[in-house]
Amino acid sequence: MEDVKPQLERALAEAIAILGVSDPEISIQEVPEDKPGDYGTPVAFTLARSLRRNPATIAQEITSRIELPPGIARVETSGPYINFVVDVASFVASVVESALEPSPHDKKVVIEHTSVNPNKEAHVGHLRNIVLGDACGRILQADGFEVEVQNYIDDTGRQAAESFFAVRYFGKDFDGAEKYDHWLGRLYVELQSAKESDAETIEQGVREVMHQLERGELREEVERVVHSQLQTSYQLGVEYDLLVWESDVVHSGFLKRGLEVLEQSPYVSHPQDGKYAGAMVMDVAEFIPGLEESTVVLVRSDGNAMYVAKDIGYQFWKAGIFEGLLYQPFDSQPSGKTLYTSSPRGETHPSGRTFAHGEEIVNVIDVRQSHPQTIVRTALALSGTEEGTKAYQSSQHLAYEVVTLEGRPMSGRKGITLSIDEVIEEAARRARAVVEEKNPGLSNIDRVAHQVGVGALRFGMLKSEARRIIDFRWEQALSLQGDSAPYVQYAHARACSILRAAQAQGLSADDPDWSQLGPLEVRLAQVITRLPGVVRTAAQELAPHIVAQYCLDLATAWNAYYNHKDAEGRYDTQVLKSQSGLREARLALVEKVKTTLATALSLLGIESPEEM
RNA sequence: GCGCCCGUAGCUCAGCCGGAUAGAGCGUUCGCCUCCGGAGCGAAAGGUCACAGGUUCGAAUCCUGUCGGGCGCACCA
Repeated sequence: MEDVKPQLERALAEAIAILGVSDPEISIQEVPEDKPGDYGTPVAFTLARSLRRNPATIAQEITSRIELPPGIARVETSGPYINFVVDVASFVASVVESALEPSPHDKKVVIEHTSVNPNKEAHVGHLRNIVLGDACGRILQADGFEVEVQNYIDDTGRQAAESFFAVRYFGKDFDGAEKYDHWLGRLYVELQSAKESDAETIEQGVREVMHQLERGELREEVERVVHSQLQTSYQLGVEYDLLVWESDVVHSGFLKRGLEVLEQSPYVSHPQDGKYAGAMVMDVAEFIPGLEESTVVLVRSDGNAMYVAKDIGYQFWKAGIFEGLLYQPFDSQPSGKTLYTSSPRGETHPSGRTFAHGEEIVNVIDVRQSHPQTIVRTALALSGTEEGTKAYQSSQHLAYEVVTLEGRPMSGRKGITLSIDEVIEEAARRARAVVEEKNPGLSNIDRVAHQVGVGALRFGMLKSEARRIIDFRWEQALSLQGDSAPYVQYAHARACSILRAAQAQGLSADDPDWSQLGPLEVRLAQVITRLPGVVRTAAQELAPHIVAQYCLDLATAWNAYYNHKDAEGRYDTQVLKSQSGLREARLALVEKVKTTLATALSLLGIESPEEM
């Protein structure tokens, strides 16, 4: 049996057609707790206008004419609302037997996230980026897209140069006492204060290092930081398909070719005199109205390209308009999946793989970069070329708000940060303390503590909308109860526990008698069956928080079911104590709850331990 | 100044392509383990959905304006 909602829509549409209205907008919603029925619609309201009749009468009429689809027991009106009552047995059975099958789009999405400057350890601001990007990738995949995750390495930037210069300046050698990225980050911060007394020497030195970086001479050092930073991602359960190095992007000629495309645009020019003499500029006034200064510099008068210009080349490549990068394996990730990297010494199709060529492009970048992001996209559009239009249409910026620390903005420069590594460690430590208390005998306690701690962290970053500022506070971020991952994980573990007990007693979900189920099971099944719609919406809107909220809904519904009592105050949903037939049906439902919780959590990159 | 985002319970947030008495968590108060996991459940208290207009049978949701708050407006990224 297919989903009830589309079936109800169709049946309603047919009944409404008899009344002389074609193609009405019909919304089917779950009926509130204390109202009759399971699914309902306010469609009679909408019809009242065009039919110029009382909505309640219309509802009556539709109700009397409608042909009920299979699985619907009856229909009734509640004033102007039309409510349907599902047939308990067939409804729950169909929900239990349904599978979350993505409708394949046959479409590739290239999603870029993480992109931490390779000069320091990642902090909790980056945590949001990493987790958000990772969750979007998982959700898009679940919705049927082919997903390629890219991590951009800005190896020619000033920040990297400063860190590597700091090593020389202070005459340090890495002794392995701490993580390499942390060590480098500390020197970076120290260099900032050293600038106060020795600005000129430092500036000159940093420039030298920048040139070295551009020539690719410090590749090994940069790779060392990247490897170090990747350990953090792996701890979070995050992996990538490809690292793209800025130096490779430049050396592959993408910058030059991007500029060539833009040259064709009437909005791009080379002023001979005035403020922008000698530069290559673009006028975006027509596309971004209201700007005080609508001239954007693409190439400086000294001949150096702006970031915007480089990014344009990069975006073209992502869309598959340019080719020319070479690739090679970079790391074997925890799952066993090979991580590739762009490289001057690679091949075009390592192991037969093709990178980029995204039909959709998602850039996970914080909201403060919205303006430059808009300019990049606008440039693509006003190039007036087919390629530019394609790249413009296929790319979108997932702008998320920043993470503050106890109400204050983070600053890498000033060293006001909190590293992800530190937070993960503390999260696991706290989780471990609780597990030890609640479940002393647990064998793989460290692993479970990590799953719970990291789960709590990730969930905290994902449960509210991306455009919301998150103020990081330990108590909230690592909360193990309430609106949290551990709450959901606990609900999952509880279901597992029942299934384990059933197995120990030699019980299985075979031969269920669905007809013995009642409204309590229907309510739970209704929540279970929402998942496919949740995934679709979350994918369309790039909004993992929708999935997070769903996890909470399902865990809450399951916990409420589990704890339900009858009028005399006795538990009336105990699976294993139910009579035969009912017991098997409930076992099957619990099994479905378990897998649905685990699936939903996995879309957020959160693991579901069987015991905790 | 211009642009974008936000304003829902004491605090942190869902709900926002219009629909049934506005929902959670934290905190406060009261109940629930002779019962498959109490990291749980039930209940109470707590709301001019910033404000003012408008559209509509119906507005937290859409439109306009106002007031608060955040961010952005470089030959940086």
